[in-house]
Amino acid sequence: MESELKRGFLVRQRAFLKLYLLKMIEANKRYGTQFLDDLRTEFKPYGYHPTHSEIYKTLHELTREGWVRREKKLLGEPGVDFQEIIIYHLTDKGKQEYELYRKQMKVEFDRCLGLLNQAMSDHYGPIKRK
Amino acid sequence: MESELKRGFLVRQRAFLKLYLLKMIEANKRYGTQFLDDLRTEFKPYGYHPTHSEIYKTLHELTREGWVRREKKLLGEPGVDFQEIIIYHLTDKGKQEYELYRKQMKVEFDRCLGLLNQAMSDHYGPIKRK
DNA sequence: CAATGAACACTATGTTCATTC
DNA sequence: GAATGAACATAGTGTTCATTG
Repeated sequence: MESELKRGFLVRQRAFLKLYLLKMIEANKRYGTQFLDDLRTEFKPYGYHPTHSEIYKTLHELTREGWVRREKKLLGEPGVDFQEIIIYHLTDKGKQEYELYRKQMKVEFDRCLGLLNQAMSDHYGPIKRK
Repeated sequence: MESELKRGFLVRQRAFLKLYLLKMIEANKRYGTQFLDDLRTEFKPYGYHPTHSEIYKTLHELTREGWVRREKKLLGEPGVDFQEIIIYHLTDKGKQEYELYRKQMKVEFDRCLGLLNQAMSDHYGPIKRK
């Protein structure tokens, strides 16, 4: 489960999304499409529009690794609305792994910010701050 | 030449390197391997170790687009050292394009910093600053 | 038709092999 | 052997198609 943390240039999208999905699942957010909509809304100001397949692939990966458990439900009123959705829950393992992963990602984000700030300084002069 | 600026998640390595290479070429730095060594040294603290093929591919792209001109030279003393190197120079077009590209990349870096800072805030609380 | 998932295609990037003086 | 370049392989991600109730 550490392939996404492998060093290189900047953090991979998959690792970035995994952290957000874990957070949303822990917060009892609901299902895939809702995760997607929430993320698109949040990142719209930054021109980042994740795809549905990236979200699902990440959720499947979390399931395969045993960090989350899936529960099938009906979206609306039973007998009226037959749309099935999948609710995610953190497993005990998932709770532990999330805590660790969150710490690792902090290091990774700091690294990326360092790299970008270095570039800013190299190309646009030292950072001005009052 | 704008494919690397296409919106998405974070800035692509190729675009990042292109900006650095233009800067180094403008500053009369020398040849490919030296660019590579300099960049590896600079980014070592950030765990980023670019590959030689990425550098050359970027240089070839700049050449193809007419932003730079190539000049073959011998590395050491003529008659003694036969190692050939390729020195790069900005063309007139390249000078103009570099200026524009640099501005575009500023916007892109700001966007990436925004995205990462948003994530930092979401996962590790608001940024503390005196 | 919405939600999910799989298949497929393409781009970005890294690793290995080749060449040349 | 160092510098360059090409070929090849893989990873990352997006687009399209399929399924299900």
